[in-house]
Amino acid sequence: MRDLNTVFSALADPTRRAVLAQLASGEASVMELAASHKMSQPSFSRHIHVLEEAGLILRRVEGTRRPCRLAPNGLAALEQWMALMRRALEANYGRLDGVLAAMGAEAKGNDNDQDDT
Amino acid sequence: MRDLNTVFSALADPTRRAVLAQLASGEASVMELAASHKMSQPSFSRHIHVLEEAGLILRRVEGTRRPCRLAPNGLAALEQWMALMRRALEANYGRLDGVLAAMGAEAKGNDNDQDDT
DNA sequence: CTTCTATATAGCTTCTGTGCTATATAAATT
DNA sequence: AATTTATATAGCACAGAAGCTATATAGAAG
Repeated sequence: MRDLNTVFSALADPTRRAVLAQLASGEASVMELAASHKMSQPSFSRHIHVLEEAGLILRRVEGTRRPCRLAPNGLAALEQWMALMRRALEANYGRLDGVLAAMGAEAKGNDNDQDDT
Repeated sequence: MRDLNTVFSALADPTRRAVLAQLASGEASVMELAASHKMSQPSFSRHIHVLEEAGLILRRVEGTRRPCRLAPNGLAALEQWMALMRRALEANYGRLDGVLAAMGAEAKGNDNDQDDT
């Protein structure tokens, strides 16, 4: 759980998430992927490299092409982290119920309960 | 699903993920949270602000303190995105089986099958 | 009303990321 | 061998992140 930095920052870019989405429909070469993006080839190449470094995609060498596909376990660290957070959230909820019950009508100032989806 | 940028970049920082982990054990004020981090108060304050902006934490006003807690739906967008990716990955696997079968022994050059966990 | 405590804002510096153009490499094609 | 195609690397410019110190604000406490 040490490359969460890399994974999260890789995913923090819309171009890169778009590439992952494209790869969801299967393997594609860099040029094929780049076609949908209004960006220079070198810049795009960089994005691909970042995704690869983050372990989110895999590549083969096929002549002059480098077909990319989703890395099967690319999101493993992320999944693990999410699971932890989910559990924490649930625990918090459980506790919150208890706290609310215990507090009764004391209600000091804790009423800003936005839920911003 | 438009603030994924914000959420992912908020999570791309270890200090901020640590704060979320701290909040997993329940509400805490900024100073309480800051105690575990070797960083100036203003810098830390900034991190808290980023988490709030990303919708990952909620805060109350309690006198001079601003207790923070995990936002119940803070990870909703993330969960949704993950669900999509999971499905894509599964689909890819299914397809891969099919493709491999269909290709038979045609095997052009696609044999570097690293799985880098 | 002065002071202390908790937190925020301003302003600055430094580092990193992203994009671009120009160029390199390497396989495919002619 | 020369050219074209796919991709990578170098080097630069600019925008934004993250850290710091100094200062502001706003309740609490005296």
